[in-house]
Amino acid sequence: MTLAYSLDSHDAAVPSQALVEVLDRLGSRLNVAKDTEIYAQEDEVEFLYRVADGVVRTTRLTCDGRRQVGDFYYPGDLFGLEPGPDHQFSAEALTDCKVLVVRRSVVRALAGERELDRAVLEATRRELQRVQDHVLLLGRKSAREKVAGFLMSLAHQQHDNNVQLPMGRQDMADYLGLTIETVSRTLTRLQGDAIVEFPELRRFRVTRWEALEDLAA
Amino acid sequence: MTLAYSLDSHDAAVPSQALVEVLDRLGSRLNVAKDTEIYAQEDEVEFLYRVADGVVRTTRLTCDGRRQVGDFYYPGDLFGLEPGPDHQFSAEALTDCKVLVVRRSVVRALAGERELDRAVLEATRRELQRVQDHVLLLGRKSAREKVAGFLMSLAHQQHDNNVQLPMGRQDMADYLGLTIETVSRTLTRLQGDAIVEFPELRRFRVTRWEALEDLAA
DNA sequence: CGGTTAATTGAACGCATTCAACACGAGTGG
DNA sequence: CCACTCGTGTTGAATGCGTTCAATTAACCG
Repeated sequence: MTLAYSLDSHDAAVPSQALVEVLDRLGSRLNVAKDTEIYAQEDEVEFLYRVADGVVRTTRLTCDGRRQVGDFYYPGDLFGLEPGPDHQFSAEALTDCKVLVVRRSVVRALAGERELDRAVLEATRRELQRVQDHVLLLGRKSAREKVAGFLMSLAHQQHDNNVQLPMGRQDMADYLGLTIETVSRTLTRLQGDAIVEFPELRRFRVTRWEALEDLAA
Repeated sequence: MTLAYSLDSHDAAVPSQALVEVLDRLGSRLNVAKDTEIYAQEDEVEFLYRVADGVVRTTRLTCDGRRQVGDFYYPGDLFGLEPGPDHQFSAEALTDCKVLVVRRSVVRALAGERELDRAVLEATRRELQRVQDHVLLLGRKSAREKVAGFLMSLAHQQHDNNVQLPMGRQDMADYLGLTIETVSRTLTRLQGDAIVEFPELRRFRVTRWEALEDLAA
């Protein structure tokens, strides 16, 4: 198959091979400590990143200090793929991280290789899809549905039914467009309804999948 | 400048030349009557579209009937650029429309032309940007701010200060994640505060830009 | 341990929703 | 020209969901 645009292929959240290779071969390995900024909002867009280990979150701050979390990125995910000349989001390490970084100019220098073109577009399109889902979540869902949907998506990507939450409640809240209190209350209520259980603060198990799916809708 | 990826160029909402050309030369001209569906949610992604005249909206329906408007597309805008194999949104003509359509396979056949590769990526990235802004709007803004922001963006793209609203209140509501009543009330309040005025139902003038900007924040 | 941060819980408030009534305009037919 | 209707927008009153502010508890780490 020799598609120039991957208008037909749609796999999981793993970037396609060509870009991964470039990052692996030409990228720098970066160790980033928890809560350290990787790039800042308003920074010039200069690099491409891939999570090798740990979790990264992107956030956006309004002038009056309200925070919106853009997304969370897990090992294998590309990030920093922003449209503009300047970053709209900042990226921070949620946990201690290993990150692969490559200058965009390097990617550009290799451009024209069909596979690589495809890979950048592919990654961008995947990003678009994630953001579109986020829009639906924010626009038309109740707190209960938002939280349920969030837990669902986590449970899906970790195939184990002993899911760990890498992020704190505040990050969940800022991702879901809620307050930390509402998230907390909603979680306890979901436990009360025996839909999930939290043996630890940052680890949960789904006890009634159907009920959770219904809510996540 | 021989960029393969337009990592550096960032203009307005107009698609870059190569794609426009393909659509103009190889696309079919479609006349679509108001409120007619152009493609449906769940349809296979098969075409690329460009608005020649009129306004198009994309919407998404949850299983239980809640509606989220994805975006509005104006003359010159590309749409139908969705990541998945199936459409997540449906597209409908908001007004009577003229739309240019081209099969993606045609675009694919022409792929490899550097300019065209660039154009598809460019368009996708622009789309991403729009959606990201939408996320911030939905996640962290009050009704007043949402409506103000929406009016602002309309006023910006029509350089006249006699802006026309192509969409009804319900569409605004579903775009902003509000109810029609809240939109209506908010509009009257904005008028009461002498920030905008509505000589007609679907036409407004900004009377106090600073105040509107403050709100849109 | 104490000290600190993160998470939970409670009570009161407020913004947006809900449900219902009303206004307005456009189109139709008497 | 008016009466009628239908769609769309506005307005009102009551409700409720999520927020806010404050206090408490739980987890973490020296």
